[in-house]
Amino acid sequence: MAVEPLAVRLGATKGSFYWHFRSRDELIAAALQLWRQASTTAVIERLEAAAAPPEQRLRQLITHVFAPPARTSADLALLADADHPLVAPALAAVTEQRLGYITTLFRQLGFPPARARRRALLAYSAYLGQLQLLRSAPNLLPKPGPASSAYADHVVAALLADQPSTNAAPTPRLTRGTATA
Amino acid sequence: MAVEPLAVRLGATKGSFYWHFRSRDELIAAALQLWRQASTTAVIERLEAAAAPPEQRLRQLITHVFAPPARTSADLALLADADHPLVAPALAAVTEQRLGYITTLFRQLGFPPARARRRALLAYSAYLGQLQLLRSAPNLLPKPGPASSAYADHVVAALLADQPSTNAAPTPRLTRGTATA
DNA sequence: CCCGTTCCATACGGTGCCGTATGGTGACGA
DNA sequence: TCGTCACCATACGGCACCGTATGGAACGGG
Repeated sequence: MAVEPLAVRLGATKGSFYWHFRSRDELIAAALQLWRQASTTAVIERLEAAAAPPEQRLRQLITHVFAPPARTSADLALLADADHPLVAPALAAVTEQRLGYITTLFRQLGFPPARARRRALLAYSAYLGQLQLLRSAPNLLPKPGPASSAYADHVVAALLADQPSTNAAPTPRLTRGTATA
Repeated sequence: MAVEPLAVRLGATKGSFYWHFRSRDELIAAALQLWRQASTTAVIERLEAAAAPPEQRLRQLITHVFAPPARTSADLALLADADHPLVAPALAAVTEQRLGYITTLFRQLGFPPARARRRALLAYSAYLGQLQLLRSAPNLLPKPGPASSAYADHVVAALLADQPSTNAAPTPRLTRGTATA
């Protein structure tokens, strides 16, 4: 975000901007804090306020993300500048916060810590990837409607599945003859 | 990628650069084509050359990505600039190519088209998200070693699971009383 | 009525990058 | 030996942006 274009978009000039903020970085820092509050803390608090069972909370989170109207452009913009010295710590903080929350949800569902963690990681990875697809190839995603709902259903099913065969056959490593198919 | 910094990193100057390339965009276009070839076409061809069953190919793809040594910085850089007029089409092309290939793998595993597509979408989303985490919060990912392998196993299990209850109970929509837990 | 404070605009210097113009150097064949 | 050509450097103009300096306009209180 550059301040000169921002100023003209607001019908103002740099002069006025630099009266409200000492520097561009100060604006960025303020915006980052706002973003963290609105996009993470507030969401978690809202989910916690509703006294729903953890599975339903997870479903809400997932379907909310994988069904159409995604207003998550901020996440995308920040992921794109993940290396910026001001963005990096903020991004790390919300990632940790979100991952932590998802992990506790899975723990409340009865998964032991390590497994809950793995599931949370996969779930959040899927969310991040969905964001990228939304921007770089939206036409490849299911269109809003029944296809989109079916996809969301598939995602929650895959993430919440009991996965009985997890340590039944510990993954044939690279060069082996054939697989279970 | 800027050409002046690039030139100094090569111990050269802009003058010589503009002798080899007509413009900066020409370099970018060439790099994009190279990237697509090396990161997508070549990978698919290599997987197809080995006469392995589709499940094993999928496992190789997944474990290759979700186990440590990921040399995928190019993907990340391009995802970050997904809106660039030259990057966008290239990104869309490889996304379509990769998604298409993963979909055919799931089809070869016996999934009907719509389901294969959904699974491919989830798998590729997970990959993209993994990339983002690798950059923005690598310390939250399982460290290279047994934890990382366990995570990779979990991912392949989740993505390849038979998921018997897919259309058994079609997802309780938002405000319902309780869930199956 | 005048002064200070708030808020905004204009104007300027500085920086990093793009792309071009132009000159220089070495190799190589006529 | 001399041109020619591939290859590279220097130098310049231009642009977009950052940040500062400075000058108002509006307004309220002494």
